[in-house]
Amino acid sequence: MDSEGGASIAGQLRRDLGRLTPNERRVAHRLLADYPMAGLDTAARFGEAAGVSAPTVLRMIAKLGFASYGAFQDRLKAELAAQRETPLTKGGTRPDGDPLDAFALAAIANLRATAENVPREEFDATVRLIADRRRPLHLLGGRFTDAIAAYMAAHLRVLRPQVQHIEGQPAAWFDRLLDIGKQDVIILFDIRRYSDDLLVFAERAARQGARIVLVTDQWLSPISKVARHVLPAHVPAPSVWDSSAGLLLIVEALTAAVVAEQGGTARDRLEALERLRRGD
Amino acid sequence: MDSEGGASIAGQLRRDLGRLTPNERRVAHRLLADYPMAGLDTAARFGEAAGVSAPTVLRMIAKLGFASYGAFQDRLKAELAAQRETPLTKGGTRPDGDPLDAFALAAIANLRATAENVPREEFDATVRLIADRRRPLHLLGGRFTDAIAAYMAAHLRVLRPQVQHIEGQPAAWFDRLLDIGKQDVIILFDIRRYSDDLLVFAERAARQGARIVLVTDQWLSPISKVARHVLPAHVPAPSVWDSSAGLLLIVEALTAAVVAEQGGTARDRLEALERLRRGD
DNA sequence: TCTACATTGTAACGTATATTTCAGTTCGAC
DNA sequence: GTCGAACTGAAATATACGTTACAATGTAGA
Repeated sequence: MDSEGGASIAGQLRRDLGRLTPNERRVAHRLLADYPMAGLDTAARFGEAAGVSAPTVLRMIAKLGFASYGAFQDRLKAELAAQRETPLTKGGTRPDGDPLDAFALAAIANLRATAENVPREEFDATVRLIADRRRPLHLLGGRFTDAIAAYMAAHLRVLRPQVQHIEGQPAAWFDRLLDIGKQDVIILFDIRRYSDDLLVFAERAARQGARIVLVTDQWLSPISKVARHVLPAHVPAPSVWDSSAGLLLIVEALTAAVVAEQGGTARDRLEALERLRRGD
Repeated sequence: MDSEGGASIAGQLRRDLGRLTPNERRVAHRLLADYPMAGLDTAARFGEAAGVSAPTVLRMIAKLGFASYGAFQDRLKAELAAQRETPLTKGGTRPDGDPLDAFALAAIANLRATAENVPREEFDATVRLIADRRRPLHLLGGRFTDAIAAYMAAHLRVLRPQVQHIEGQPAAWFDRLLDIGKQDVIILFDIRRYSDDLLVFAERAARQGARIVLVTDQWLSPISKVARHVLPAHVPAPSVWDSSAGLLLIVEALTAAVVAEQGGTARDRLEALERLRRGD
């Protein structure tokens, strides 16, 4: 990682230790001993922990080349964030085995992370919204995720009336806004390389009072700012594209939960549909 | 870790999400999406990132039971420090009964079984077929799986020309047969409650010499009898419907493998597309 | 011992930040 | 529709913090 003084603050610290005054060195040692947490405290408390005054801490930071204590802390946080990034299976160093296995492992990790991070309140609230048959339902997705929206729509149409998958050109979407009001529920799918068109649509729909449910990735589409409910999935995959497995998990779990919520009604509907299909 | 909302702030957040007002919930989502780094910023910047004002952040923090924003940040730092000491290895799951967890576990089992059971020769042969740009490609699925076909088509269209997703009424499918010959590749998706229409279409296409790739379930659609390559996925799920996660895994792994197979060509195409989209 | 310089903490300062107040707005219930 | 309650952000306020100036102390070399 920082075997030689360089990239990280810790490395630079070890390298520049000689240029520091005795008390500044105590600060450096304190930071290295409790890295990087000690540096996230206030300058005064950091100093106290090292047994020196705040100005000594500031002088040490300045010698490292930081313009301010804040800049120093920002850098520490950035290092922390980079380290936390994908603790498992990160950075193209795969002893490249089978692509299917590699993808399966990534997808499994995504499903785990998704199941863990979806807030149950949001999930349950969404189920109730979908199960409420009086509310018209509209589904829509981005360039790739629109297929997931179609998948969900196909299933929900079996469970309840008034399920619309909004298709076609973005310009045509807005025709739908005419009839969208407070009662309507819009389920949107939007992951990385977030769609501007979707955002505009969501904003207008929100202004008209529609309830917006957003299924997005772990970094949250900007649509989250106007969404009533947000369901985040994890999507990283060993590919040029993200994986939609987490989105699919949310969709399938939602539909299963809606069936459970509706109980006998849904099953009656399913059976009726079966009879219709068979033609008797 | 936080199998049940409690110990960590993240868990408490997910549990108390219901008590929060809409904008407070945005704050919570932002924190969960970028946990815990988002909370280490100043309240104002944290709020800005979530699209709300600083007071809303403070109110949310107060509802969590913290006396001040500083106390909240101290707690986050403490969690970070604790996590750093014990790298990973956590296995806590939610008390079962949670539909998302149940579905995730089933889907994970399906992915494992799928990765294990897909014959590598079939997978590799399919990759080569798709990567061959001279061969026109047609994709088609059943009532629910057609969305998976659309998903795959959307990705493949980026990688190569001549990718057709066959849509619309089954009667209209057969128009396509006019121009289908030995060069054409047809990728079909068909799982339980196998589609008669799809079978008929596959048989006619096979008679005209088209190469048929079938993505199906572990029990194999009857189309397997006329298919050149068969890729079986495991689909059982705790729901009235099967899960398509295994199909999605195959699709995503295939597209990733095609990109790898095509090498620089595919990446050039991707970059060219990016430029076109940006308009420069 | 004296002087020049480096080192360090105290205290004062100004700014950035958390916190509170309050008025405008939205939303749901009747 | 009308009313009341809940929600939210702008602005005002208080506080904590980083930062700076300066005096006290220590240190090295004549």
